[in-house]
Amino acid sequence: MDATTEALQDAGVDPRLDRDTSNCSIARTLEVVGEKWTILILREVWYGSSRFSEFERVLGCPRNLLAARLRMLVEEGILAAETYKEPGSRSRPKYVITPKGMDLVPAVMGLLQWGDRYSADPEGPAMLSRHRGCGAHVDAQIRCDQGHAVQPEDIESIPGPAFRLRPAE
Amino acid sequence: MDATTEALQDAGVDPRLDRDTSNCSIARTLEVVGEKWTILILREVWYGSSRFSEFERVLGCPRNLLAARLRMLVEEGILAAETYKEPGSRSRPKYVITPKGMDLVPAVMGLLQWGDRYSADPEGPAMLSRHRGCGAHVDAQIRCDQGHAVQPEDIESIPGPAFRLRPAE
DNA sequence: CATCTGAGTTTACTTTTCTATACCCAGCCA
DNA sequence: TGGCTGGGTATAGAAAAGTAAACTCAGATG
Repeated sequence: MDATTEALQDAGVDPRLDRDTSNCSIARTLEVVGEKWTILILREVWYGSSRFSEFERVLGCPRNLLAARLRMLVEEGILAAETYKEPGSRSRPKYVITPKGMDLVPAVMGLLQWGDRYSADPEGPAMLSRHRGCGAHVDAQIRCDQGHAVQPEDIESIPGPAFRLRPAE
Repeated sequence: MDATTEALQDAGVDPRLDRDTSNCSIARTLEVVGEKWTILILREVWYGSSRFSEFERVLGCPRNLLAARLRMLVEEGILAAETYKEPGSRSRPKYVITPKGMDLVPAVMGLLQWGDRYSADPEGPAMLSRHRGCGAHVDAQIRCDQGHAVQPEDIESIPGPAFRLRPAE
């Protein structure tokens, strides 16, 4: 143990327990997609919906929340608002996913897969995901930059460049 | 288009918009881990906390909510309650992660990684994840059973064995 | 026997989030 | 001109979450 760590411990400060947890990528992601309906809206976008009325019909979620979530997702750059025009109707907005939104796919695949394993119906999942092209089943997995498949228990978490202690009260 | 699909469409029923979305693995997973604090508690378990007082100190979350979430996580089999004994103190409960809880790691790695990419501090993330053993950085990625790395846009979602339409009102 | 500690429970109050329903508005159409 | 449709707002009430402090309980210590 180095001198700094020792001095901290003498002061009752423990890096693990007294770190600044607001400065955490998980917490920040949850601030964006952690509200009710948000991830379910994204799921519907992946499954092919793009219009306000489609989201409302398939999700059955309150209209004001739907409007608020869509507005937030556009502000965050996860969805982009474009316009569409049905013949005989005026132009209306539709919502399409951006690359930033696509980058949420691994996280949502992880949630999907856990539900498939632990709470699917006896006959199996309601939806299947396969690789367009080879047709094989896809899933989220953890790999290291050396290309090894990594078991969850073999992940080591260490303080990174922006590690901070919580400001003392 | 087959005759059944055609008949459904004539009745104004669209499998994509009128499917039973409560029968969805993503929604079911969110019912378990979608409440505030739940994923943050699991994060702390991965980072090495196990005691009530540790969670309270590092999360700063209300004690009644912490107690409720811990109870729920144990009921769901994501954490298991064991006992520990400090010398000179009586036995007290501690919370350890189960294999079912470990299976949430890919989902949480996905959230972590998205936050690292889009909302980390300029100098980098607060925590780094590396492969114990080779030391290389780890991340969540999508692969198919043929071993191909899969881009999000190459995932095809198709109805599975438990696909159901929403019951008509 | 009184006191301390960790792990809660209970109660009371405030704030935020969610739900339900009603209402509004622009443009197309008869 | 009046109704229809898609995409919203507005508002009111219910539920959940957050805050704060008091209380409990069992066993170890003085």
